[in-house]
Amino acid sequence: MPELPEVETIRAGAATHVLDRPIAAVEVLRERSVRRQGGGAAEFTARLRGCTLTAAVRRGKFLWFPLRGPDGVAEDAALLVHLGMSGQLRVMEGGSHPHLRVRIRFADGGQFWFIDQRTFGYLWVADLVPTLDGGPGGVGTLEYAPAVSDAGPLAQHNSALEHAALIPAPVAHIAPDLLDPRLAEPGGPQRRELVRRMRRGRRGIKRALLDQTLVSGIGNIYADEALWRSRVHYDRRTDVMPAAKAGAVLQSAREVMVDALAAGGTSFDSLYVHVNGDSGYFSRSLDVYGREGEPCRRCGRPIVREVFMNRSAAFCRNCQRPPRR
DNA sequence: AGGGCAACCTGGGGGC
DNA sequence: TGCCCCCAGGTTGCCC
Repeated sequence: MPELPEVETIRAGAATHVLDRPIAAVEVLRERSVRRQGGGAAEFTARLRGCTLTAAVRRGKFLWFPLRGPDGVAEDAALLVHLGMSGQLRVMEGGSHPHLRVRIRFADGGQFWFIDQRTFGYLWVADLVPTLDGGPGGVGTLEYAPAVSDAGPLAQHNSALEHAALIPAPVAHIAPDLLDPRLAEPGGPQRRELVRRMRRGRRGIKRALLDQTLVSGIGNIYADEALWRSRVHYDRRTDVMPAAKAGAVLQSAREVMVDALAAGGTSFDSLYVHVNGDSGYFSRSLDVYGREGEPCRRCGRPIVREVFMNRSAAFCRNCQRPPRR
């Protein structure tokens, strides 16, 4: 289910519930859910046992928890989570679930669950490395910290930046996201550099928005929502688009995600880090996604849906004029 | 180099 | 009721 706002909601919830609780045992109920771990479930469980999670950090749709070892020394590793299409993290006391894939048992008796119906998501104890992505400005190492969100309740805690210079190696190719404080400012230098990179190369705007190496966290829903808000058709080429227009799309993307985050932040309780996918903030107001045939909230024309990049694109043909082919 | 696309999975829902 | 096809919010890796 998750795009950036959902993952950030989960990050914030997890940060208040699973940190500094020693891990007593780990059960991998579906090997595929740790498929990226070289040594499989055996290595995954062995590396977690006795550790504590010291922080909850996010970049785009990736979430990770730096580890402290049984000896109290920080490991150069983190529990990395990607939720894929259907992953959930929940803080539980017990019980079971048909799609429970990994169960982490804390020494205090509590449990931390990874639930994933479609198993596109995964857990991975991955090494932390200095960030090398340079990013806009291209200065290089350490310029970009992982996205310690500016929206979560533990932002201040995290933004001690104890972990900011490190990022899981598998995430190193993922760009910062629009909640990253450096990218949050509409006219800021990082934002302008992002626009420049967006407009490099011949491709449509939606393809650029979904390119996680350009800017991360935007998925199919929020891409469509951002394009509707800024009245841009999904296939408009970025290279011939005015920079201000590309910047406006980015700003819309940030705003729609911030709105969703505001809605999502209110709906989890102490038991569930993530509510059920069909309740709570899932019902946030969307303007185009899933509204095929319903009237555009601006002009009243029906929202249409087309297949693009092997997925659906929802838009208003009147407000978002397609480019001439 | 960069775009296009199948593959990876497990359902749920609609049509017949 | 059963069956079949389409749909689903992501990423990777291979082919061109």
